[in-house]
Amino acid sequence: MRRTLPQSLPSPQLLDELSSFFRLLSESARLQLLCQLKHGGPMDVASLIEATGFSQSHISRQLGQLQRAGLVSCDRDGTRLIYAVADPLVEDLCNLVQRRLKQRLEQQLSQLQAV
Amino acid sequence: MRRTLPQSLPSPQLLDELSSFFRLLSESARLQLLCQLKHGGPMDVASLIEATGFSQSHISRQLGQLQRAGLVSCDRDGTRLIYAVADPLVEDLCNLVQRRLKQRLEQQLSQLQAV
DNA sequence: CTGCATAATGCGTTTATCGACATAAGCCCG
DNA sequence: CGGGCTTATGTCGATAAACGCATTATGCAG
Repeated sequence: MRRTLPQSLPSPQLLDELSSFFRLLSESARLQLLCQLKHGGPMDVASLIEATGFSQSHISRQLGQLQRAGLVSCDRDGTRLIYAVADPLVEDLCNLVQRRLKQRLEQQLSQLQAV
Repeated sequence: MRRTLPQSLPSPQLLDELSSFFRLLSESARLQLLCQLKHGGPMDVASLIEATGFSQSHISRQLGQLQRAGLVSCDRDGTRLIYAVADPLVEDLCNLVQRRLKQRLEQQLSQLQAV
């Protein structure tokens, strides 16, 4: 039988880093860019503009944030920059959360039917 | 050999739900409350005020959000409400991210030493 | 019903971030 | 070097959220 150990509290600094990381994923625009890159493979900014409808400046800023966090990488092709997903973690996190959302809905559904 | 399948793009609705979930964890105050509850077990609001230093109203609001998302639950004890972590997912997510942050720092460190 | 304690909410202030437009900076070709 | 293409950044209005204070709502004892 496995019991949850009384784990120590995270330091304020770790708390900040964790929350900052989650903040990156808290905006659907950034999540959309990541999913788009995951879906279509490495692509340049023009394609991302096409795919998402956001302005060039906005996309550039969001990609900058994701890149500083190491979630995307980019290669030059002449003047164009080709961005790509650089870390599978985001996909894993999304899958975990998605599964959880689904479970929760199913649970609520069965609650309703039980009445 | 395992190749990543070309997965379909998530719907805007799913994107919103995912980002909303991550937004809950994007604030260190909420993360701190969750960690505090995880660490100390179920506790009432007074203890959380004591432990975090936030105002009563603020804590109440944050707990409300977490509860609506199903991340914490609460039981009455007279007039007091005892809150508790209701879903282990948050801890799992934090562990994954923390491990990733650590790996990234180690990588940066070795980069420096390689020069 | 009246206090008394605890938790929730209305409201205001402050801060942060989105997202677009305009502009600058970097790269390539003539 | 100068012009055209692509990306980055300065600036700004709009919006959302944090956080505290004051107030209200809710449950319990007498």
